[in-house]
Amino acid sequence: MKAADKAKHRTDMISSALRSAILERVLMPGMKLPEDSLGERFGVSRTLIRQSLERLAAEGLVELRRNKGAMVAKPSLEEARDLFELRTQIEDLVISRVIKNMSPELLAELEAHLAKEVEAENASEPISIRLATEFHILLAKLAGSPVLLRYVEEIGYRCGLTLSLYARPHSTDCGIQEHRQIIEALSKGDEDAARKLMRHHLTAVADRALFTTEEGGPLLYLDALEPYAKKVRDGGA
Amino acid sequence: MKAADKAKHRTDMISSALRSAILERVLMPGMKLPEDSLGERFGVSRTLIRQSLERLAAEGLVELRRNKGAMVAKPSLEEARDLFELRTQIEDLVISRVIKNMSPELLAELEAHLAKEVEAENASEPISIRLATEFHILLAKLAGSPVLLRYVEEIGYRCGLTLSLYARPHSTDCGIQEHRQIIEALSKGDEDAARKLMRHHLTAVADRALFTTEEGGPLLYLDALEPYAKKVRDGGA
DNA sequence: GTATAAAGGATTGCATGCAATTTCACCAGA
DNA sequence: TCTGGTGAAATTGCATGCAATCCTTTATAC
Repeated sequence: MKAADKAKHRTDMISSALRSAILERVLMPGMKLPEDSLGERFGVSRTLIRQSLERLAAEGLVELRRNKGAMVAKPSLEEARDLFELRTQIEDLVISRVIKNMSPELLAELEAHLAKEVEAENASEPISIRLATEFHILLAKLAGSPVLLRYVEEIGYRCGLTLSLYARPHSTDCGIQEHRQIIEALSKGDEDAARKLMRHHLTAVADRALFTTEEGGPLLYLDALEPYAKKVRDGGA
Repeated sequence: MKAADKAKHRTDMISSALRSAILERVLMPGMKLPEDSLGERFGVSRTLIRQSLERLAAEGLVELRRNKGAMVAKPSLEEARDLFELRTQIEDLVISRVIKNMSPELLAELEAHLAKEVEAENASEPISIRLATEFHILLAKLAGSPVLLRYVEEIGYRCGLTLSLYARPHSTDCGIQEHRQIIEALSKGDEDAARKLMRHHLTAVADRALFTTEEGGPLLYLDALEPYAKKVRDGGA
């Protein structure tokens, strides 16, 4: 058997592409996601699209209503609050585990990511939202618990989606600075400080997001998906 | 539109049936789960079976290896430890939320469940494992956070599966007594006590499960599934 | 002009078919 | 007997087709 059994497959690629598109606000909350059109764009049949949608639905990024098809999830403010509260508590667990595992290699990984964030600081806003989310996910990876990682991923993605609904622009600007401080506390092994910083960081993000920018109805601009779909069709990641 | 839009559908029923079968040790870890045979038994096509298996795989109860089909998951001891550790921490969150929401109605629900556990005390062991798991899930329901509920469900199920692999018989006997104490502490609003009891309860369960009863190879006794499949075919829950 | 009804189109739910991959059994050769 | 390889059977991966459901538009009645 070939060494690379970890070959990601089409369903994974499609899920990832859709997830990125959602988190980068290319697909806005409420947008319909018809199986046919998506399949056509990605160059696969409805079967695979359906699988991907189901996966995203399990993550809470997509809502799946029986006989009515899928749409990008539109979390209510209440759900959003619940999510952010849970997030602070879950990430507490991450912090204490990362501190236990701390090592120079881990530190290097964290700083490398921070560098990416800095680099993209002036890129488009959606991309920096995604990178900010991925900082938290990287942290969770370093915690060494696969299940915990999954939960942080899910919550992080959903919070990202929520931000795209309720947050005003520039909500992530100071995020980078806060990330830097967290890394510093971690490197010193100061669990309390890291925890406090993380709490502060998350509540800050949440609080910045408390305006209801009521949006338009469910639209269907799948055209914006094209670059994401192309990558998949060409076999990219 | 009919009032009951909550009509559970076949995929849900099949997933539930398989989940119960796994938790009740009817399907043992390592057993193969071929789509065809399952479809035949449940009276549906591979499509729905596949969906169900994928769902269970997302929950960690089933392992899905590419081109090689599904089998009941066989968590390693290491994963098991991780799971139990996470569980205590997650259930801490549940406790503090339940305390906030405490009310006579909630208390009644908890005691009703406890009564069921007592009643089934002398029933078959797998069923009491399932009931014990469901106690924790009920608690999580009362915590009022859908996401937290999902996590407790998943972790609970997976721990149940783990117990079926590593635990020796009678590992749940004193569980009921401990559940009773937890309810008591909750009713008094004593968060610390409840938390300690829960911790103690969970670590006790985990510690009882530290023997490696190495198992046989992957077998295929799908016949034992028959009663579960029949329920689904007849439209039961 | 509003409201209700019916028809047509669009979209999902599920089963089935075919190609690709894996598994197993069997057999040759050392 | 053990190793290695070859072919057939079993099983999954994916696409497609048909029926059922839902949505929209048009037509009809009041």
